Amino acid sequence: MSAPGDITEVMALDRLVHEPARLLILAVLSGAKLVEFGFLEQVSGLSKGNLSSHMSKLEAGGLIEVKKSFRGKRPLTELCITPAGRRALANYRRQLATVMQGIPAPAAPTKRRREE
Amino acid sequence: MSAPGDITEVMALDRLVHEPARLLILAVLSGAKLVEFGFLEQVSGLSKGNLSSHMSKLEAGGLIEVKKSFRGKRPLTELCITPAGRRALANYRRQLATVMQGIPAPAAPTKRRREE
DNA sequence: TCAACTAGTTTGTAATGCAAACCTATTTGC
DNA sequence: GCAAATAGGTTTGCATTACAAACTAGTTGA
Repeated sequence: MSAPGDITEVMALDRLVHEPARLLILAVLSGAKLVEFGFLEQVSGLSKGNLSSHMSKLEAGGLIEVKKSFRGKRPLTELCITPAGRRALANYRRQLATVMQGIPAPAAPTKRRREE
Repeated sequence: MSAPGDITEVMALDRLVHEPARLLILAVLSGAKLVEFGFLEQVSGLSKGNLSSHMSKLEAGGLIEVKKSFRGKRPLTELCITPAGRRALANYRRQLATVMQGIPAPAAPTKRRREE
């Protein structure tokens, strides 16, 4: 289908997953059954608003499920990744591996450290 | 600085490089001294307009250099990656490697394909 | 001459990422 | 008891973006 390390594969990356904020969310979710909104907010450093909107997009895409309930008397939003979400993440990871083969590693990680 | 495979590193990805179209351009450029606009257009599958604007952004960011000349009587635009571009690409690659460690590989790529 | 092609650039637009402002309910200070 | 602060999010507004359609400028073919 594609040559090993075919860099053009990069164009097929799932944009829903490719966005750093959402990739982070998915990665965190993939390591737990259920994650609280507030926890994600802290881990990710995203603002509530930003997190909320990324959450909605992932939910709309079927990659995560959002459960709303109450802890005591306060609202509590929890997220979990769906099977489709896991597949999307695994697939993204695969594509990323392919893409990385298409990006040349620096010839020699020489001792000189570049300043930019 | 960051734990091995720290997934929050994903938030530090260089957006100029992270965009698939531009990553593709950079990857192609990294493997040649000089690449023609038309060649990139075909390899990437990008429209001329899209390619042109990504090219401008990469140039504005100092990651590539654009040389305009003539071949016979027709205009010819050629691109080449700059040292800064190479560094940015190498750095991106490094970060990507870190990020990938934070994305769990599917436990076992079992033979059964599930649908939900 | 004029249509069609080459080689790109500019323009228009829909979608995106982001945070400020907002909303609703609870808790705390006095 | 009630104003202010806090918790837990959502909605709105905005600046940026990716993308292709339309355009520009020159060239070749008939």
